[in-house]
Amino acid sequence: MTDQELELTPRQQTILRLVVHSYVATAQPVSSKSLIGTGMLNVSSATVRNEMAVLEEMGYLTHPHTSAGRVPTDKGYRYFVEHLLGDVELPSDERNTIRHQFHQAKLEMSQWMQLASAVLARATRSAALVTAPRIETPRVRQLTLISTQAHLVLLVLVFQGGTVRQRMLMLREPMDQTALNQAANRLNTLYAGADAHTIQTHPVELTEFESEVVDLMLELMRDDAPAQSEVYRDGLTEVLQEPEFVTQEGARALVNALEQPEFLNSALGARVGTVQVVIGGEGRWRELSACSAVLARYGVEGFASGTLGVLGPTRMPYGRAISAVRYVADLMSDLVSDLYSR
Amino acid sequence: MTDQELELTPRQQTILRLVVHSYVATAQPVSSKSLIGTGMLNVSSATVRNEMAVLEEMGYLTHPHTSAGRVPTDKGYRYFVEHLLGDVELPSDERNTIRHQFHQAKLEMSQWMQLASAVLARATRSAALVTAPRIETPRVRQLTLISTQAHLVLLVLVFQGGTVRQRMLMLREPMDQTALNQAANRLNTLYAGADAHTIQTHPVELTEFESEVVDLMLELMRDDAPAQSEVYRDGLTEVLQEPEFVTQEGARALVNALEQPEFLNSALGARVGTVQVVIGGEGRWRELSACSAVLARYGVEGFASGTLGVLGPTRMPYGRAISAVRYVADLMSDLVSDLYSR
DNA sequence: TGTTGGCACTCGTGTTGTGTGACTGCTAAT
DNA sequence: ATTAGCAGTCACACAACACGAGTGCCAACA
Repeated sequence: MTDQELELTPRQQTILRLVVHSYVATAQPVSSKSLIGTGMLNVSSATVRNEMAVLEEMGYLTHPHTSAGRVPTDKGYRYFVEHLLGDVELPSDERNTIRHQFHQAKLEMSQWMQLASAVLARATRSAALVTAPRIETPRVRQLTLISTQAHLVLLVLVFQGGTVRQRMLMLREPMDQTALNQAANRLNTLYAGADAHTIQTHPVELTEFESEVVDLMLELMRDDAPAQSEVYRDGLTEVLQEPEFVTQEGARALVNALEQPEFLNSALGARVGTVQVVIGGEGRWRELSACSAVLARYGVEGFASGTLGVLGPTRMPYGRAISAVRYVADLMSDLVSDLYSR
Repeated sequence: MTDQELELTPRQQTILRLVVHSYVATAQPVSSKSLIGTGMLNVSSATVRNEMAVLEEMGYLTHPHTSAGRVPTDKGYRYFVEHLLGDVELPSDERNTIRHQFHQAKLEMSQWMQLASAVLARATRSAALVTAPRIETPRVRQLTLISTQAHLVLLVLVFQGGTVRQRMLMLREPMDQTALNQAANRLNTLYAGADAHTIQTHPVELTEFESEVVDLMLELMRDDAPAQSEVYRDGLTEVLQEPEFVTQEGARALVNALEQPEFLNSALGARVGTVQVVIGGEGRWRELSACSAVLARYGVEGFASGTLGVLGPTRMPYGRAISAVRYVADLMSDLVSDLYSR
């Protein structure tokens, strides 16, 4: 790892950085000549060419074809992100704008999620994804049973922290609202503050109806398959304009990744607050080839957390993306902690 | 209108139908020769050419270029849908499969919506959209106030029919749960079964906190901007493969239309149960150029209704699309009526 | 009057050839 | 170690061309 760093001389690092910057900006292969035009290198183009050949040898750059300029490889981007980027932060005026928007919004998770995805998409010109925070071990706060029709009951379950889940329940025999209230009261006193495990390991004498309700409650507490509605997306239109997605395969890959964002799971392993960068679908996420993702978990460690991030071409402005994702994740973490913690 | 019908001789109708069928199937301009190959026409290709020229004259067909076959115009599709399609129905085995899937699903609107979009997308090979049913005049069923933190209150509002809405409320001064219960009880007895108008036109002496809650309730009852989460989508990936969307503009148009589906409003004017066909963005919906939509309102007229439909290229299998949309809309209407009606 | 065979014409598509220019890679001089 | 210079490579743009699918039209025919 450390010897890898030492492999690159300062000049090689400068060249790699310039190539990444230029290619990210223009999507055109970068020639040796154009690099000396930046004034950052006081050597001739021939020297740059030699260095580029070395960098290619080492796997940081490639050639689309013989007479073309250089393009960073995934490994090149990786090195850039790890060693050449430094600690980037969003400009303070942008931070203020974003913070202000969040304070304007209504006190509601879905609003914040939507806002977060919009902000990320605008700030990075990539597609943004935000999943709802999931409570690690949900605890019952309050159960309500509402009769809607003769044989139908609406079950509303509020968790500690304020998440609300609902489900319909079909009755074999009709019950009136007072009977429902009775059952709800009983279950509320029995299970106030309980988690699923507690409920399951403390069997209680229950009527048939009550145990049916408890089954439904447990199901709502498990519920690890987040509904489609719990993922907010934004910026697909914009990122589809990037040149890597004009081809059918490129667009398909992107849309697929966005519709079934399994790669978000790679953020689940990480700590809340740390930003992960997946470049070109390194490792497992093959469907991300030619795409990069910048992800973070947000929320309160051990209590409730969700995932957010951006998805774009490997040719991504990593500095902006990382700082934006970090900032929005921190903001969302604060909101979750304000709302949910006790 | 009727003279328009009479304008087309039976043979011209046959030719138009064959052109539409062939073009829908292959996406290739249809030549006079290929039409006589179907055996549906006992005339020579020259005669077909003459008829095609007439149909083009009348605006039902076009030419991509001189030496190419014919392609239906929007007007041609329109005529096809109105006069040549007849009453189509989904094959009964497919209907059974779909019905079965709906009965398997849990008793929950969001599940049904997701299922409906999935079914529509699979059945039509187009993109499917389903919006949540909106209650026309929501009436309060039950209000619950739950203290989550010192200064934060979760307001859960259940409407008659079983829709649940929630919002956080920030307090100036802390209140404990019993005080909240008191307020909730008072408001529940005051406003049980009331709609927004009744609440607003019957002023009552309220504490500062209570009137703040009422304001929030009214806001939740208005809430005409459906959240992003209330639209279910499916099948984007598949429809993006259609040849009309391989170009960047085509894909962009489709994705735009899908992300901001204002065209769904055109279904709002129609009666529940009738299927609308919008071809090539006729009329207002310019952003739909080269796209067609098949839409229907579902739900219970005058009480609660939503919109569903499919979006695809103008070269769409209208028969399948119309029958699938109609069938799924009827199914969803039944579910809404079972669940929500009283 | 409607239908048909035949033929000229059009025009997109695919192929080939050619020139151009932007790069690189290498070598020899500094 | 650096550099100037030069030969070599290769995508790209452009033009010329042949091919063929398909039409439009006309004259003949039922």
